[in-house]
Amino acid sequence: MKYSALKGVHDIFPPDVYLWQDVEAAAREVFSAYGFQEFRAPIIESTDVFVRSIGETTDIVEKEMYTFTDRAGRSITLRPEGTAPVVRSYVEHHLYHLPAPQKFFYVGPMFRYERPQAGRFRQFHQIGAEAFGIDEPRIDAELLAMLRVFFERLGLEELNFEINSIGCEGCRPNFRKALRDFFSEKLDRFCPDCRRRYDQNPLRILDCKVEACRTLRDGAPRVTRFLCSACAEHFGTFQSYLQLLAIPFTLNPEMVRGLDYYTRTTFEVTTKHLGAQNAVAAGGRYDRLVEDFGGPPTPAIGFAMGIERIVALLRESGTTIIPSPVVFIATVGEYASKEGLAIAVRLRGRGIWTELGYAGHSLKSQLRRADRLSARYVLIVGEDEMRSGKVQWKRLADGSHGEMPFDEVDSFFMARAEP
RNA sequence: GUGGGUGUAGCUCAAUGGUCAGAGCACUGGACUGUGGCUCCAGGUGUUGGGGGUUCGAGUCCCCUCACUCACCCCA
Repeated sequence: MKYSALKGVHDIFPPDVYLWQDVEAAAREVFSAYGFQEFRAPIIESTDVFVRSIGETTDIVEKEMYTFTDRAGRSITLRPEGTAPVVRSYVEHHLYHLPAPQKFFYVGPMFRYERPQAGRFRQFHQIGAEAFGIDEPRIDAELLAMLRVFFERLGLEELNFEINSIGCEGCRPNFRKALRDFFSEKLDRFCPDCRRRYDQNPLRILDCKVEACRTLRDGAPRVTRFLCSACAEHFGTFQSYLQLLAIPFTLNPEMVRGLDYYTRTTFEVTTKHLGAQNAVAAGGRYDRLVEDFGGPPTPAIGFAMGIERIVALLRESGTTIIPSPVVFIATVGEYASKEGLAIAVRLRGRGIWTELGYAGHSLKSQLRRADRLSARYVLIVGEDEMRSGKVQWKRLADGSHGEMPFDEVDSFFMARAEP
């Protein structure tokens, strides 16, 4: 084979593509009801947009970005995530002048140069949502409510909502210091990665999956105890809203996000059904980011979902979506097959999905194909019908059948196009 | 970047180092001259991922390589 898709990227075609469409349609429906409007940002940005927001020492920036130099010598990066471009655009177009809150959602591909595995690809697709201008924790709860409705609409169950607060610029240094103090004396027993994390970002040690590190961090300080009073109150109110809305959640004080711009509320939607990559959606507050991009102080919160992972869950739950034609026209003889083509083009012009049998194949094989396609009706146009001026129709589900004059075909199916 | 697993027909998979590499699904035709699903019969398709080696003989054993895949790492 001469050509194949690049490592970590995938072609998407039926029947999977129908699951994709369903996921995207569910997001548009549900998010619209919550007042989120679609936002289409470019797929390429200045490399700086990502380096400064995601964080210079994060894995994404250090070793996962698709970065290249364009013909004018600029450093360009294919977006590895969706929030930074939206924030860049929000600031660039002064959208903060519009009445708050501004709520946006986006759908599209992201790119990270990683070793592919289950649920992890080099080109993957996210649906994200961002809400600007609201500090109140009510919006945090609304986002989770929206996520819950979205997953219900798709029929997905057994999802866990995990929440945490990682505090603000004010209270996080205290926590970081407390962590270092706690880990310092037994640092040599941690894995090499954790020893590196100790210097760079000790919060990440909490997220290590190595068993030894898990036990070593028993009794480690909890971030929630180091929140300043404002952050603590914010987090408490957030939880009370979740209770009010009857959204079940679990507190996960060890949940640490991989992007540096997060503040206060963070959350993840996880599943047990996806192997190692168990997060289907994740997000949090980034109250400083708009300012970092040169805008006015603007609190904000958002999340992103992985479409591939959601589709994988749908597939695993046995969900299949296979659309089928309304009409299948089987013809016998050359004269009739021309008439069949004319009827098909007319019905299609009215928006009715119509398939044609292969001219020259036996009637039996044409009907068999109609059955395989799960066509709702078959029209039979043969030499007898051409003589009598009437076509036969048959409904495959129950075998009922009849005949009608040629000129009644359109109205017959217009009346029956909906299931 | 590091480890493990797997590569055989369009798809899912068989084949102790030994004849011409086989099944099921799918596709077409027929049994049933123009009426689907069920059943039966018939029809053809392979650089066994690629390259090298061992052997009288390799899909099978060894080496290299490529691809896919799972996990670590990281994350959606």
